[in-house]
Amino acid sequence: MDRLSEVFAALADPTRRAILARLADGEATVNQIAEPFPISLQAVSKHLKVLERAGLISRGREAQWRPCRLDAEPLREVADWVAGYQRFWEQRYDTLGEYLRQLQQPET
Amino acid sequence: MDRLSEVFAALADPTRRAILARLADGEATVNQIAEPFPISLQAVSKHLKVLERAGLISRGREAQWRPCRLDAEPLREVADWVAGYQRFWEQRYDTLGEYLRQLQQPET
DNA sequence: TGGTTGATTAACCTACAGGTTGAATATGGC
DNA sequence: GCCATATTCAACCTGTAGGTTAATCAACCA
Repeated sequence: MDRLSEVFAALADPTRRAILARLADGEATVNQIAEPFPISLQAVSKHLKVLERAGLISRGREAQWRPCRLDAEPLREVADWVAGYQRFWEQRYDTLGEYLRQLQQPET
Repeated sequence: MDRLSEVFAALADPTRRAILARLADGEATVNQIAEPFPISLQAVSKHLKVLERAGLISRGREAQWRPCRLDAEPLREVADWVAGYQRFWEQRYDTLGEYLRQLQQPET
């Protein structure tokens, strides 16, 4: 799977996005990360592996703890990708098509 | 599935992102969209359904054609979401943590 | 050395994603 | 009315995602 697809797939899960939000406040161990979620520690561990493979987090090794930290570089790639479509949601440009469409709409 | 997850999942496929790129150049019919891909027309039809459910495209009805057009609003939501992490890949801010980390590193 | 805590691995289950082929559903042309 | 074209629907297959429980690995503590 290509890199961007892997990143998007990693982000396509609310639990994983919540983990990233948690890590935005600073490093955390697996137990700390898992605490607010109603799923097993093992399931969280799997989510972390997905995030790690996507390059979104990296993990240290401190005694028996594995502190996780956010790695935002892939998010920059997402931002770059989506920026290529920015003109489609910013209405400031006027195309002929837009003009004609407005003509067709009687003042609603 | 929540909206943002659905959008990310839709984007987590290179074929679907290529379809969006195609539609950025203007409307297209299903056959026109499917033409460059080595998969069946039905598979493309499924991809279009995924994109439509995510709100990324909308479809008209013109005789027996179903012209697809890009609908970028969900991409704006993606941009908004990822913007919340912008500070993590832009090095311009200096947090205390950054400062301490720099102190710990002898000039490498 | 043996128990406790933190985290991963393994085996398993269910659901769904993405592809296929074949049939069905519009719509326009003759 | 009939045929061709455009598209979707239905049934099926295979792989993988996300969850579970049980077992294992690693590091500290007493």
